[in-house]
Amino acid sequence: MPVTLQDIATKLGVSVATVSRALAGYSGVAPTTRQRVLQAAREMGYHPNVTARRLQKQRTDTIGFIIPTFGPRFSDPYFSELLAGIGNAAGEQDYDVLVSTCSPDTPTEAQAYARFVQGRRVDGTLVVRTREHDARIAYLLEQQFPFVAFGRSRMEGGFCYVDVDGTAGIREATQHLINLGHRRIAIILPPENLMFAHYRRLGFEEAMSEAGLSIEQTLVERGELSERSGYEVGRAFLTRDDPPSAIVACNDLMALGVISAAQGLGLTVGRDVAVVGFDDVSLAAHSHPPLTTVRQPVYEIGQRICEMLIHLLQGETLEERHVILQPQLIVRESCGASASQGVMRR
Amino acid sequence: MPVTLQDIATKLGVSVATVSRALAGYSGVAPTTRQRVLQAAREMGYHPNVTARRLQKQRTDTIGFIIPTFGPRFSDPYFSELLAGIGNAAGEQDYDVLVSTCSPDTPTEAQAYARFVQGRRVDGTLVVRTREHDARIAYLLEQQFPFVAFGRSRMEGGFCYVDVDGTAGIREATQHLINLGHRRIAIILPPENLMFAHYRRLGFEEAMSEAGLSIEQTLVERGELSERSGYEVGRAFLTRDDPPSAIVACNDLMALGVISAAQGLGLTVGRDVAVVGFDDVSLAAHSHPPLTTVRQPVYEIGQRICEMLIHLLQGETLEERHVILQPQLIVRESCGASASQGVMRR
DNA sequence: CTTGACATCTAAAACGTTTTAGGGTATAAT
DNA sequence: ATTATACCCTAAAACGTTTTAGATGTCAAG
Repeated sequence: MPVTLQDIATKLGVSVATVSRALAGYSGVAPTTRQRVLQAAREMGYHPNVTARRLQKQRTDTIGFIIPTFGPRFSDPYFSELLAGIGNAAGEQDYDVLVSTCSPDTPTEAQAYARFVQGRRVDGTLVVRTREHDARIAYLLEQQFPFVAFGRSRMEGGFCYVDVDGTAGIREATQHLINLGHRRIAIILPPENLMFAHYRRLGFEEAMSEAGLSIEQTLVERGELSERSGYEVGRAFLTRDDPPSAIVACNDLMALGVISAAQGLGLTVGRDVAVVGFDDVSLAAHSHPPLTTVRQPVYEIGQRICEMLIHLLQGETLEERHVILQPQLIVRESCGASASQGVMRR
Repeated sequence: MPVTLQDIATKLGVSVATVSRALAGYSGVAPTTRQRVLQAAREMGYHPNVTARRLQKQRTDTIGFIIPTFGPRFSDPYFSELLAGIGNAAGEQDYDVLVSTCSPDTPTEAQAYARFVQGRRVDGTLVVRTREHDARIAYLLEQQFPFVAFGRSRMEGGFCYVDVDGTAGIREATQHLINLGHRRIAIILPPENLMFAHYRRLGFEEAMSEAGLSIEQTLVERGELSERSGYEVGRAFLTRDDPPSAIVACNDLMALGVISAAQGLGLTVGRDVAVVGFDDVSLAAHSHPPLTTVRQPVYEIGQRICEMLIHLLQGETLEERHVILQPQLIVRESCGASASQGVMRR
């Protein structure tokens, strides 16, 4: 049986209230009493029952994080890095993280959020991989439930978010390919409803149009953000009669799939075809050839959204409700000669 | 303000107890009363306050999962898959999952477990990536706190676990390489204190000795389970004067690193050097060449340990307290010609 | 000696639920 | 008419905290 305040109070012959106040560091407790309480608590191995405390304080000091998973089997290094950032930031401030997993845009997902909100299991929640018309955001806004998103959305009703400037990222990556001499450039976009798909497509369009290049619609495809998907779409591109000389994949997993497809066709990536990704997952630096990609500081974003949410929950006003981070192009070998080495053949 | 039992009771002119019992489906409530309560609850949008319920029931219906992370930035597809299995199994039974992240074998980690146990934040916890002498397990056993492990340990005091027969897995992988004609086989082991490092090493030793091959100690190295680590150790092996013709990496991430190192040296994996991994992460099938590996059903293991823990918590006696699963060798191209195509050159 | 101020402590309520023990009130059996 | 038996319901306690409002006692100032 765990030790309770009552146990300490009885042993010391004081009231529960005094014990509570002594431990909480309140004034109005005699120094000697406080010492006695502290010592007894230590000796008896007292640890507060957080459930009781939560009921009284009417808050849980817990935040929610629902991971969108695709299919039952799911593994994306991206989310484990995000989770690490969230978990560590939460731990810093003595918050717990309640995690749930479910596939996006399903009744199950709606239930998962409702569970958090209605059961008052968490004080606030994170929303990641925002969608253009996002039922989660609509629900949370309607319930006036605190949340911070990773990603923007078309939903009206201002909410706090952190996002990476995907437009700038893809624009820069595409410009880099153009500078290397590429003219026929293909792109593999994320699923249409995802908000970041929109921004990344925009970046591609801007870069192409600035360079006076027209976009061939058959070189614009969508993938499911998985290696498999990148493999399939990449292979389709590369087995055309008029294959592109470069492929922009909107995340690293798909880019790695494209590399695999190219190699499967006997092509040398970086020479016969250029590939760039987005994210800079840790695998990107160690693939062969190493992947040119747009680095997105996922770990830091996890920290950031978590900290923002905690600030919100503590009633502080956020200095920045909308944070847009600039991603960074990391040039490696998958897009051929590094810029300094000049233009590619073909 | 959320609706409480009291609100419903007041509105209906009955007692809180009746409302509670009606909603809980107890007998001893008149059918008409029950209907009235159910309807009022629905109309008023009642949702039980789980914190209050937890305090009363003296259980949280929550399980803990502390993810061992290496360094602040961390991403291992392995853990996200495990988490998906755990999360889904927990969701099935209406359990919550409280997740924390910290680096293994540190005071922070001990604190994280203590936080779960002493604050009674969770009813039980999972322990993954067990170590030979595992402070977490010692602590949980001492506190008599319910837990289920993924992995065995040398700790005394029986506890429930699920593990994969790493010895059989690596033995089979090594035998496969031997059958392909390899004689100089190197291995990259996991960090020494991890329990599965022991079993996998054993499998390697058994296969070599059964084939009458001696193990060259300079071809036995340890890695950190990361791509980077696999890259470095792999490169060291392959740049020797007398390089191995095959390398067994004890997880896929390291195997992918080895492949990258080999390719960086201009070698063709599968022809000049054979590589096998362990795990079968989803990337393995889409690397180039696709990775021969030992498949470990991580998602199912996540489900399994979660279900076992929940059974434990519900006071049921487990039919199987110790589960050893047989992994499966998945032959792909990274170890050269598939077995049917005969022996490798070199 | 009274009054007020201060320091220290405590009883009790509150948080929202579940559960225990028992109170009424019919109806059926004696 | 009494007793027994269901049946339906409720008051109150309990879970372990925090917090409010007030009690008690001490001391100094008037």
